[in-house]
Amino acid sequence: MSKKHVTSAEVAERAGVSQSAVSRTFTPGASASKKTAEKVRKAAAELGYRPNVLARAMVSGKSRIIGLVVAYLENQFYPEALEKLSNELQKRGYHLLIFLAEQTAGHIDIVVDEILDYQVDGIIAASVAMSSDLSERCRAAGVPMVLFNRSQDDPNMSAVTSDNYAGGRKVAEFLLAAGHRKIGHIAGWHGASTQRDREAGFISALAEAGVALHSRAEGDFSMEKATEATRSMFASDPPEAIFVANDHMALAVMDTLRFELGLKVPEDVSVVGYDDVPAASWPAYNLTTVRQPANRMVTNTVEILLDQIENEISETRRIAIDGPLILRGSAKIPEGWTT
Amino acid sequence: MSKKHVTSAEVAERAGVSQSAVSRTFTPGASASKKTAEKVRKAAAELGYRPNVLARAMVSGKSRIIGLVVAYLENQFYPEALEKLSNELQKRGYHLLIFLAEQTAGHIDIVVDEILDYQVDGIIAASVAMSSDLSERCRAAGVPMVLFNRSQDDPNMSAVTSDNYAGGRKVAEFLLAAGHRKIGHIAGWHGASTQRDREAGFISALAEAGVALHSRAEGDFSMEKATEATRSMFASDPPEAIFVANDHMALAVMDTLRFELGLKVPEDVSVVGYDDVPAASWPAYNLTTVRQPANRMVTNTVEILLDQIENEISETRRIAIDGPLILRGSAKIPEGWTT
DNA sequence: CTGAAAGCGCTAACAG
DNA sequence: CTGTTAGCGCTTTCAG
Repeated sequence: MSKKHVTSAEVAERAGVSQSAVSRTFTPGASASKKTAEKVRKAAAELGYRPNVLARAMVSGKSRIIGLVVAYLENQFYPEALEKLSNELQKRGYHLLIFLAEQTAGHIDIVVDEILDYQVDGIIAASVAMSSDLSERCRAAGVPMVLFNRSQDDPNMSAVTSDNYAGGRKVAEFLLAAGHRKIGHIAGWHGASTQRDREAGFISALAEAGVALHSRAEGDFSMEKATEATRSMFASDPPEAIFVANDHMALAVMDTLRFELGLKVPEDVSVVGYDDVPAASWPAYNLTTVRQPANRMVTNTVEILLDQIENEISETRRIAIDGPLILRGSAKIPEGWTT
Repeated sequence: MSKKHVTSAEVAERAGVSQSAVSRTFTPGASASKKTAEKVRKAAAELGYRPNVLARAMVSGKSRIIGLVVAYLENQFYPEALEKLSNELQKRGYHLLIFLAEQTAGHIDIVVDEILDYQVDGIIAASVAMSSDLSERCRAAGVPMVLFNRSQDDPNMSAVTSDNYAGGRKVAEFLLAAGHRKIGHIAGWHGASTQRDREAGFISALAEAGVALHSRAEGDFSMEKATEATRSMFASDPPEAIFVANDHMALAVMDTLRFELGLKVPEDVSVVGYDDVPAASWPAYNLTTVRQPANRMVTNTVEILLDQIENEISETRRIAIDGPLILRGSAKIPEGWTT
């Protein structure tokens, strides 16, 4: 039924050369005379031959597969990043094997084991908390890993994020300049480095102006929780402005403010988010936010990972890319504010 | 540096058994005595051994990798489907290798070749047009393929979609019952079967009521194009109601209507979409739409594919799952309308 | 430059 | 049930 895959041996026979000659013409760095290569390519084309990546992986130790661990795709930032990552990798001859990880501690371990089973050349962990233990296991297996949009205390783990601390500061400075003093924060999951850094930057800039956080609630990076957080924050003594730890939650916050609490944004409350997901620019929200430069984050991630894979550079690198505050209509704009 | 992967031979030695004994204890259907298995598992655990999936794939011919071809992830329906697909497959011991395909004819061919190189056990093609030629190539390679959310004229290609024709009819009946007679349609990409079926069902139900389409414009499944389509449709003699071929475009249509044209939805225009993506239920849109039952579509897709892979069932199946019209606030609700 | 030969790590007959 | 023996399809020494 299924015509078996054409092998290099069959091509060799048809081309009248050895099987190794076939291998060589399809191996980038190998030496084959123009004439031989010609014959081989011709025979290969006629037979529809293509090298078996898995067999190649077995002997070379390089599978050209990158494992991607990701927790959820609901937040629009991740599909976008996934798409860019995949494209960038595809261009370089690699492909992504997807692993969805539940945020429960034990599950991640299982997932990482499964990944390793596939002899991936590298791992990208997006939005997941990696224990040092786990990263140690990957290192032992000789599989480089880079964290995407999350960093870790572990100093020998490469990570690419936006400059969350600086971003948090920008939001505070912007809100302060607009004259707000009663400022609230709706936080994401406290275990995430992104959350901690954004909030730390935010608080520090507030503090420098002698302003303390007026109110705080946790939204856990989920829309439902963010909705509840908004309700409780506005139950009494509401703030004039809120910094929501990511856009995904900020959309829910705006909806709750407008359609449940009957408040006007930004007249009654200024709202600022973080990420600049596609929906942030949709007119219905028109959300002021800090952009995470997905393109540059992806480029850097791929570069670091492939450097480790192809050039065996083991130096760990941690990159935090600065992103601009995008002015839109969900927050009062300070007079004379530039950029 | 990188501690080489532990092999079954090493485990065998430590357990004092043959290498095949090790293989057998890790192969589901194989015969190994309780005692042997015990010893092997112990040794394996101590060494941290795990079977090499790629080596297994080479000899068994089963890689436990499913290739997923997808065009874009911007439309929220796809990340959602991807997440569910991956989860379902992961449960069954398979994993998704992602391939992003540009919609240009030539690129799909390249992508399919790349997929085949990885000796995938099966292919899921989501939202991409597959030529009969291409599907023939996969069949020749013995790799089953199922189309997700797109069907094809080719009768021996399995496909899972929602019942787009019935869905289109539902929208028409609903709009008609609300008393609308000047009804417009903003279409998606004309090459997509989903578009053709939705529109055909819509038109046919309209026709049965003696109503002709009042206006039509193409949005190509993109927000930008949908925005332009809305502008041109409302430039003169605007419709009272619009059926937009998918939610992704419908969001842009609503934004254009409200924020650019200053119209009220649904007071001035009723808008109905298709898919029921997450954003459709966000209060800012509250979009009336036909739900594509992603869960059931995924379940069916996986079942069909794994049946072909594991049970060598070659019968092609085409499934169209009925989805309900979800009543929300973007369209006038007919008096006494039920479900 | 080229062919022969040796495996990569594993499963699948095949005898015992 | 278990060990031995062949390979899966390919890259990579190693001689020539």
